[in-house]
Amino acid sequence: MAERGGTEDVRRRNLSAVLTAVHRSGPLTRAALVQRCNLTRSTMGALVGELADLGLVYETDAGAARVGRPSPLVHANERVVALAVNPDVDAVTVGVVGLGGKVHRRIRYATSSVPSLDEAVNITRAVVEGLAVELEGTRHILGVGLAVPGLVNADKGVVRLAPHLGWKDVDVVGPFREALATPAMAANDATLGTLAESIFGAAAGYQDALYLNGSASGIGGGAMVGGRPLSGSSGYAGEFGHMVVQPGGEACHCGRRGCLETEVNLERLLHVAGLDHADAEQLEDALLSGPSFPVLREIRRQADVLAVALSNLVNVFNPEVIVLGGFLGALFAADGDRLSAAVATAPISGLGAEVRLARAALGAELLLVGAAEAVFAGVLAEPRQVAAG
Amino acid sequence: MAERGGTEDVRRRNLSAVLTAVHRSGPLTRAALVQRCNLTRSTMGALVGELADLGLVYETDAGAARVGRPSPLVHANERVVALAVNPDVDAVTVGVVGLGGKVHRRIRYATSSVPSLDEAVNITRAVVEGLAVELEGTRHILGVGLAVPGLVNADKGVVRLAPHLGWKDVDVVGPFREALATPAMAANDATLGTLAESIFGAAAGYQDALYLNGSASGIGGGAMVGGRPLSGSSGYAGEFGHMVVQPGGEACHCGRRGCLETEVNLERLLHVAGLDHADAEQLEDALLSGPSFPVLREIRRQADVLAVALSNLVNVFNPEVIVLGGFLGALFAADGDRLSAAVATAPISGLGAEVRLARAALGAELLLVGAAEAVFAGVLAEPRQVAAG
DNA sequence: ATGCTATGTTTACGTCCAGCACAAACAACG
DNA sequence: CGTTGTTTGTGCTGGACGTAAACATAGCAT
Repeated sequence: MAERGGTEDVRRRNLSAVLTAVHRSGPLTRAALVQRCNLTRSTMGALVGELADLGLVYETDAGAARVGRPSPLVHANERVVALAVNPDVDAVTVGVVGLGGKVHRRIRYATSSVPSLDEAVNITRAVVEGLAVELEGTRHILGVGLAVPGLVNADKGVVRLAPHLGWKDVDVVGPFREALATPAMAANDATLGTLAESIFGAAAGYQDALYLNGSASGIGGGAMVGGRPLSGSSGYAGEFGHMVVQPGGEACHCGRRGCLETEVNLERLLHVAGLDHADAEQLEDALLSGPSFPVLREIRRQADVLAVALSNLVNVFNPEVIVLGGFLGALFAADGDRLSAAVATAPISGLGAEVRLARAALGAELLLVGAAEAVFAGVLAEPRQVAAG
Repeated sequence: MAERGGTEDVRRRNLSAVLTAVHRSGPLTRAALVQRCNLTRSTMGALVGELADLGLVYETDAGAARVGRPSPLVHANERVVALAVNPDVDAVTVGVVGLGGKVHRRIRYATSSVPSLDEAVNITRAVVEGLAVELEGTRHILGVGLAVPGLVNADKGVVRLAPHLGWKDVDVVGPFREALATPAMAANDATLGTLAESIFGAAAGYQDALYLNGSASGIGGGAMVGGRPLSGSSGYAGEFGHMVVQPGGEACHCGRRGCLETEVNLERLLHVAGLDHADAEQLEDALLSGPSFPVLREIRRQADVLAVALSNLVNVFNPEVIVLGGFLGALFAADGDRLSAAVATAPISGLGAEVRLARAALGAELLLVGAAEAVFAGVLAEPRQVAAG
């Protein structure tokens, strides 16, 4: 409703469309961009020229030789970067991510205890200073994106509650912005994971996707509806872990009983497998290669409970694909058929039959890519303003 | 991504913004439109002029006399109408709805048995022919919108399954289009109810809203996310009635156990109240004016179960408001505090505290307004094309 | 070497909105 | 009752932008 009406807006939208296309789909010829964006060759020439002047894209000589005039490839400039930070209970991971989605550097800074906000800021500053030489070569640092395991009000840049970090009602964006002297933004880690998987991962190309991630600290997730991330009114949407699937079940730290994450969790899997530590590969080994009967039984139990939650979500969202990450991905690898079958048959009348289940594809880079994407959203929407600043 | 780039698109968008504003918010002065749409007075003059030429709006002399040059009011032309049809188990309701949301006529054609598709088409044709004289006065019939109680693929115009009507995998749009010689579209009744409440009803002005409706045939609903209706990949989203809230509970017709609508339903309420028929007023009387102890107990039980479902939905969507319609509205009236309290405290850390519960506001006109809105969506998006056709 | 084909570039043109100056209509004030 | 001030619609000019069409270019095919 409150769209700006001017002619200026047209140019902005077109620049945005072109930049977004090369960012998401990788290098494209001008001709390909003309098709995708539904513009003429002359307009595309002007747009690519302007983006190149802004330093956001560059052109290289054509790759595939073909009949007709060779068309140079338009690349998103990977030297335009975002910093990405993921504070967690035992480490702060910092990344440098280029436009186009490439993770240039990923540094996991292990901590001896759960990091406070100040510690996270200091660690990030130290790591970034250590990369100073490397960052010299980049054209532009657009900002820093924070992927926080907890409830985050993205608009205000405030962490409402991050139980495992012990952060509560704190402004996280401010300290990072001042420490790094660059724009900062924060969002829930699972929400950003959803974004990353839907752009570069297992949900790429789908308009309606769900993402559920299982970690030691619980189950989080997010949704893409009609190609847009579901944020909710304050950015808290996607707390799938606290869907009640077993009324009167075990008490959850949220105060209710029988939440999904009290029934389906990593700890129980590790317990029956006789493992102590949450190591992804070890767990996968234990679940996949000749699991013992108790392990099998627990896998089936958790798969059945998860299936109920997934069926509910299918009934609510009618998605094209559901992506499972973390230990939920391992669970899917271990008993995917059971999960698929339950999801496909349980909801009303074949509704679920069209839903594809998939395992997350981005692995360790997931949150860095997602956090960077939150930063890139600014340039992608308004290439002129942000590149100038 | 595939937005048309032309300058023509700017005009289309501005025309759309202006028409949408007067359609949703009622008569507005040009000055008000200038503010809302963020355009200049001269541009607004051209836009209103063009919309008036197209017959979509008209101007009347100013209402409130005020300092300054009097400003005429721009009205959406209520003589531009959509037909709305709601087939149900015991009646086919046909409506004539004008731009601006006014229901000109509403005719409930009772049937002795559950109507087949052919019967529904014939009844509609007969009713519309009976209104021929009246419709002469209208400027333009834009099309017919169908609100169907069941799973509808809105893109294809196909009813996948309407259990209570006994319709299954049938093209409903085709027959209506041919019978009435006008464009036709179909959607799920609850989805359209959501649309109606979010534009003209209790959820007006909210960007993120949920709607749950309880009828004799179950519980349906829909969501508005970021101001857009949540449709899902095939248009089946919003089947809240089949969220499992009581695993191992009573069997549901969908094949699972403990679905929301097996636990929270009209029949049980009528039973404890000693009523036979599903009359809205009688039910409300029974629930509100000195209910017996068994009735009170059932109200509290259903409210508690509903609260769990609502909490889950709050965790998933983080909405601003939840609108309850049908017997759920009566339930809310009877035990609103219990419901509000449960929703506000149950989900994690005050997340739910910001959610407002409200009762549906549109009553009997709900589905007609919603179905018409689905038709109006076309003109609102592209005023030029549709008005010309 | 010549033609073919797909692509980039230049130019004239039409569309559209912003900004400015002006006119119209009414209220407030003396 | 007339003057002044305020708000709002209208006409006009200029600038920004995309389109269409003709032209230029660069490699492949024969």
